[in-house]
Amino acid sequence: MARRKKQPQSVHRKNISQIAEKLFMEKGIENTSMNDIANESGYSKASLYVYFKDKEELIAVLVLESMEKLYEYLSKAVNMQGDFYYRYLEICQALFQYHSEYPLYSRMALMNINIDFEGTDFLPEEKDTFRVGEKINELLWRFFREGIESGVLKRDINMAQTTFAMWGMLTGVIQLSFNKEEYINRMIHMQQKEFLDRSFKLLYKAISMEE
Amino acid sequence: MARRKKQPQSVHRKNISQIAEKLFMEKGIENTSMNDIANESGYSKASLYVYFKDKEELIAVLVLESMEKLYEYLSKAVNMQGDFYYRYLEICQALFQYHSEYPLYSRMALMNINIDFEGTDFLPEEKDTFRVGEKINELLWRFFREGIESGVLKRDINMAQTTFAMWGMLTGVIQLSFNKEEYINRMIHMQQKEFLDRSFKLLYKAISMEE
Amino acid sequence: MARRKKQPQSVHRKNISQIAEKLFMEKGIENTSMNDIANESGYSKASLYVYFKDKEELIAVLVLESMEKLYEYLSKAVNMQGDFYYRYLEICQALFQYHSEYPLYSRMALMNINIDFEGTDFLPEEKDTFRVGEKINELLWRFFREGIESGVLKRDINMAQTTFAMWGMLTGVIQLSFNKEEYINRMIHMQQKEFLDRSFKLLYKAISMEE
Amino acid sequence: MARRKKQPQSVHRKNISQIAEKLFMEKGIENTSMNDIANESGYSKASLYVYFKDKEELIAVLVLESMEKLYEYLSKAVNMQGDFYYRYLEICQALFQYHSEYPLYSRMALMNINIDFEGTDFLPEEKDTFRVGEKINELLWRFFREGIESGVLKRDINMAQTTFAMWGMLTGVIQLSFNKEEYINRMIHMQQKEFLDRSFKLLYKAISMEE
DNA sequence: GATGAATGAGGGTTCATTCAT
DNA sequence: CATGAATGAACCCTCATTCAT
Repeated sequence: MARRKKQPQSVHRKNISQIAEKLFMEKGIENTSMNDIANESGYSKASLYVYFKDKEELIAVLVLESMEKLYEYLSKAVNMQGDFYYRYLEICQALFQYHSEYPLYSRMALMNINIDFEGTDFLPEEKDTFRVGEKINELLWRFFREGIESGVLKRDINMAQTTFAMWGMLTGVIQLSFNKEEYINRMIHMQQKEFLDRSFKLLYKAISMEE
Repeated sequence: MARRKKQPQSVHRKNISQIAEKLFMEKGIENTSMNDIANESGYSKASLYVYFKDKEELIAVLVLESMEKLYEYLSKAVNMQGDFYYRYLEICQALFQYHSEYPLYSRMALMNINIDFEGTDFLPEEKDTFRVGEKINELLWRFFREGIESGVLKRDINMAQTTFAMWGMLTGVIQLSFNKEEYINRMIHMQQKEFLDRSFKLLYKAISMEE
Repeated sequence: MARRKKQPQSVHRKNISQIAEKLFMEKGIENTSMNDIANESGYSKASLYVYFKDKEELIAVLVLESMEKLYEYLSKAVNMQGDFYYRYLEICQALFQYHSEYPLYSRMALMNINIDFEGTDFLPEEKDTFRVGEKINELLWRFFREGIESGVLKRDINMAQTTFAMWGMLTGVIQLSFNKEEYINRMIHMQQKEFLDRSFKLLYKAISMEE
Repeated sequence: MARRKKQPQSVHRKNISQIAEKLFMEKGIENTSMNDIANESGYSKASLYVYFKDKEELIAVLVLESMEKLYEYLSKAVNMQGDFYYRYLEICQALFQYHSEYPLYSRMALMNINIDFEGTDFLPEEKDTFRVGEKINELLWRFFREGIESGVLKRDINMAQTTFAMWGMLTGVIQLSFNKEEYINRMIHMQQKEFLDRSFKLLYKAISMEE
């Protein structure tokens, strides 16, 4: 009879990181102990350290995963069929989806997008996160260039700067819409979705040719 | 000779909260222990608890202070002499100054801006923070209304929604400019200041009448 | 105009000890801090230490006071008009009253009743407590002697031993009746009072001549 | 050679609880810190919390153990060969032995004997303690019923009430004999043992038929 | 490879007490 | 005399991490 093949490392890492993610979402990263993760995942506390160097690495992996998802979402949006404006809105939606699915890491991921990793004290996952960040950059870059070349966007914009600024602004308004959802309902009399749609449109005016 | 005046409570609170702020900046709030604050400030750990109910209150005080500064900055900007656009840029500068001086609390303060404080379990400082947040809201509201009424801004904008969206976007781009300062230098070949100035201008186009 | 006479020490001690007693009753001795006593009494924390050497002395005073009350109750009972049995029951009632009024100290007082105070490390109050204890002893002693001489009690009892044994037993059953009041209601279907009356009578049979 | 068997949990719990017991005896429960227990037991403070949820559980375990011992002693006494009186004295001895071995918990155990444990916030050990208390109740109940039915005890006694009263009285006199051992020697000229024997006999007269 | 067992280091908080004024 | 101010010492408890097996 064939010996049952032991699960490879990667399966255990996946098992653990999924549980960790669940717990991080529920209770926050700081308030989730390795103990909690061990209990919930069925692995022993010591085993966690077999598969992950430490808690930090576990987090880094989750951040990386979220980053990869973000790339996937954005990539899909950019490559969609449709005119520029349509795809712009799809990109906004992608960002929105990312923030709703990974509220915890959005901040960390975005911070790590472009770390200067000369240093030696970076986890491999952190470097990978950076690389994915770069890919995202390029993606958006290309998108905006296309906008200019096709005459939809103003000619005079500095592409790199605009891309980055848009990124910051979109991220900011989306985050705000999550943090203050209730306030928006009460004071602006809008659902989060409507608020964001209008905000996305507002921002589009800043870059488009149309008056 | 006059008897040496005892330092009033408030002086000690100031001493302590300043040290706390310094440490929070350096190591993060979670990683700064009351022990650290005691050692650094020269007060005994027990004394800390004479002047602050607990760590939470200490933080709340710092957040409140930062909020009050923000209000001060914005108020000054709004009430400046100059045309609408000039004052808009001043507001952006005010936000920038706030973020550079209170990077830690910017997030917390902004989160607490509009908490629904029916609950009874809020520290006085938290309620005050909320109130200052409301005052800031009104301030910006009035500013934008003025812009519309004077014909500088588009007539069709929803004021509340626009105010809020602008707020989120400005905050987002400023935060990004701090988190990725070095990246901006390297990849966009700009100083943070220049990057932000351009971003502020970019955003202005979204709301102004001019083409 | 006459200068207002300062209150003498004893008044302050009384003020403080009364508040302390109240708090001790409400929250237990261990859970009442000197801070609590200061706040509630209107004296400053430091002033507490002007009037009492330390928390221990404050407790000792309360214990002494309770002891003196007990002596008063017992003395009244013993000196009442009525036959021996009647006065026996009065003594039991006195003990009961004491336990209901001073549940906290009953234990401490009773423990200190006969400390061997050769030692030098006793508070004056503790020595006084001892002395009152001795007076109580004599009181009961005399009572039982009277019972024997009047032919109501068995002749063969060792007076000292019986007195002491009675003391322990009465104390025990009374304490039990307080600790397990609810249980007595539920399982024995009696009110505390009835339970104790019957117990007092039961015990009386052990010493009386009657069959 | 056999692999050395790891010590099972229970051994560590035993080690720790024994040290704790020793320290509790010496310095009192409140005055014994987890630190003390750690130092004395050779375990690290953190390890204590591996084996016991918290200090409360440690205490509850000790109380339960003492209760179980008490049940064991009483059970043995009740089931002894011999007439009723003889077994009565054995029961008294059992109580005495219990108090000498577990002076600290006697009070706590006895308090918990009949808690109304509808509540959900009881430790398993506390519930168990309750259950053992119930078993003790039944044991004594049966013993007294036997006494009545065999004509040794008065017919007119209320069994439940008498059992409980006896319990309180015996406990009271035994506790007194420990607290005041020296005083008894000096003033009554008796050893503790003799004092108790006489007291047990005295109490017996209260319930027996004999004149 | 997997883990039960163990822990050092530190967390926030409280308290009885002292002392300069 | 009275006290505001200050604190050392302790408290219970938690956590990420290690290591022998």
